[in-house]
Amino acid sequence: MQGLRRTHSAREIVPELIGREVVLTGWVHRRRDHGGVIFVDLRDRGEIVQVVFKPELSPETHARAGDLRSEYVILVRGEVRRRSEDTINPKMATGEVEVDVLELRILNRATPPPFPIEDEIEADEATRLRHRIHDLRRGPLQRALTLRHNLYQSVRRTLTRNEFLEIETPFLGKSTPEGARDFLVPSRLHHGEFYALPQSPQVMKQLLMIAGFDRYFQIARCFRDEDQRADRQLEFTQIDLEMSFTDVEEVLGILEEITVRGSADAAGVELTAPFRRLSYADAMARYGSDKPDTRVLLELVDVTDAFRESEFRAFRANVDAGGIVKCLPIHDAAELGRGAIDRLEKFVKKELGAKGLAWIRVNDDGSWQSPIVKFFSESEKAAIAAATELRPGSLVFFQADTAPRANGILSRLREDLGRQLGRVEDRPWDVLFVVDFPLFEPDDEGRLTYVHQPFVAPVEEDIPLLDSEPERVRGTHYDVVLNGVELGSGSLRNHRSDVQRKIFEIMGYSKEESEARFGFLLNALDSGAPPHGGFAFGYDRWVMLLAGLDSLRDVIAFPKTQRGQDLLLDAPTPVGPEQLSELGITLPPAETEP
RNA sequence: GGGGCGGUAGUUCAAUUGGUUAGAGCACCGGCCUGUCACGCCGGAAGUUGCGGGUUCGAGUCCCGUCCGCCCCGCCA
Repeated sequence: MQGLRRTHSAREIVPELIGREVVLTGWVHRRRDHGGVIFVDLRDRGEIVQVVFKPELSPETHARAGDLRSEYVILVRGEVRRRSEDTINPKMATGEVEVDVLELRILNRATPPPFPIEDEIEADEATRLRHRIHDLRRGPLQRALTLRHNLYQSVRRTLTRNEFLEIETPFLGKSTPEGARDFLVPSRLHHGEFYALPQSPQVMKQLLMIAGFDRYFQIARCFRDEDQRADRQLEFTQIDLEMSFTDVEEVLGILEEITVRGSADAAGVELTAPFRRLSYADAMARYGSDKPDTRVLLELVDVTDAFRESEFRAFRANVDAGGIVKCLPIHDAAELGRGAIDRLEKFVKKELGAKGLAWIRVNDDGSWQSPIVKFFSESEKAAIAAATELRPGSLVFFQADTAPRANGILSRLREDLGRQLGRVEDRPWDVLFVVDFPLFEPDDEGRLTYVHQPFVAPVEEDIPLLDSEPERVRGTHYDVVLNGVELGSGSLRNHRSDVQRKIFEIMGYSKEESEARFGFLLNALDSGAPPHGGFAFGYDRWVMLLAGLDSLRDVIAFPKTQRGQDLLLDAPTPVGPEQLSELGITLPPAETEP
């Protein structure tokens, strides 16, 4: 590029520059060779400007323009000109002007792209991931990553203004048995020992609070070795934040400020603070989910009490076993015919593990149609009718199961059917806090375990209950939910080691186990820990929602497939015996086919 | 770990009940073309039908196994 530097980017080629000489660099987006005049769309950071090669301006340059191919990297020097009226392209941002090229330099040639570099393509995802470079040249990814950048800047501005310090914490940390599966990194200096990549900087940031940093944040990479989904990657980014001498209200205020400003700065999305608050109990009762999209208008109704003495064995046995009976009433549901109901039943049984899908339909004449209602007493019928406000045209789906499963199944039906039937409020954004979570819940074996993570502080007046009725203790935990997606969560943390020890004890850890796993934290708490709290905010999901996308892979530059592979790098890969022996690792002999 | 959908040319797709030489659009290559903007016209090349095995006179098609991509459950905050 000797001697010539670009003077403008494509998006800067505006009518005000007409008559000026400019130097542009970029990629050949498309070439239209008319034998005489040659048009080239020059692309540069997602913006396109037309450059024109005319034989009469420079025969030599024109001749070489004939060699150009898609994705060649070029530099052109030329004059910005107004297009004639009849050749203005209203579909292009720069469509009023073009550049008459005087000089062309081919900076690099390029192999043909595997798919067109356009906004709308049909390439399948594996092809896109294998050719990620080309995919990243496309408008949607250029825009998503630009949004992502703008959001980083907004968050940093907001937090800096609020006197938060950005501090990095280690990637090479300590494995702990809680939560997700760790990614392990073998130690060369200590054979047989492993670092763990952080699932989040949770404990490190608490140590920073104890060290007196008062307000910390980090846009942190986190690693969790679990199966992936459209909205879950092995590595992902969190806005991680912690503050000392604070309370829930202050933390939620910061959370609102970041969310509102970030959404506005990066995507022009207007959210209004303060956010609505919903208790965990209400969320579960009405929506069957702790991350409801409340734009969906359907709500669940609990009818457990109606079946405590029921003759209907399927429901009664479930209630006797501590389960619940809950239902999803849908009024004016004529369009859901018998076929649709059968498909739903198949779906919930097969995909969601439901035992069945009982239902009642109210005919136009007020009579009931249902596979189960013949087992109901008159008082049970009356109770259901009252609780669900049945009327002609109503359809009610039932689940009798454990509370988590009944809620899970009905909540999925609620969202699916709500959308399908258009029972959705007409507003693009739904943001809320879910608060008043319990600190503990029983696990599959009936033992108490933490609901979120083991460092959440109990609500202060519930501390005495830790000894008597731990399952009734409320946590200081809160979630932010945006459009039915859990974006972030936080809490106040235990700053008293006695409370923290008690919580470990309730979770069934012996003193020795607590010391071995978290001795460093307990000691730190004893060294003068201030009251503190904060949150962690799922950055990739936030970008995804603001960009209107439904896969994290579309907001991460180099994402992994569902099986955890990077198709561009071809990672992971085996490593050689020298590397392994240096780490003191011996692999089992390769399993041979029988 | 489980359920579902998919894998044919660089790419997106087609190929009758198992039947001749596996086709088409776009991309690519060559030629023509001075106002296009998904330029146009003419011509051409392009295939381990994901991989391995089986059934069959004959397999893209049927069977078994396996790998890969996506969605979901489990798992995960």
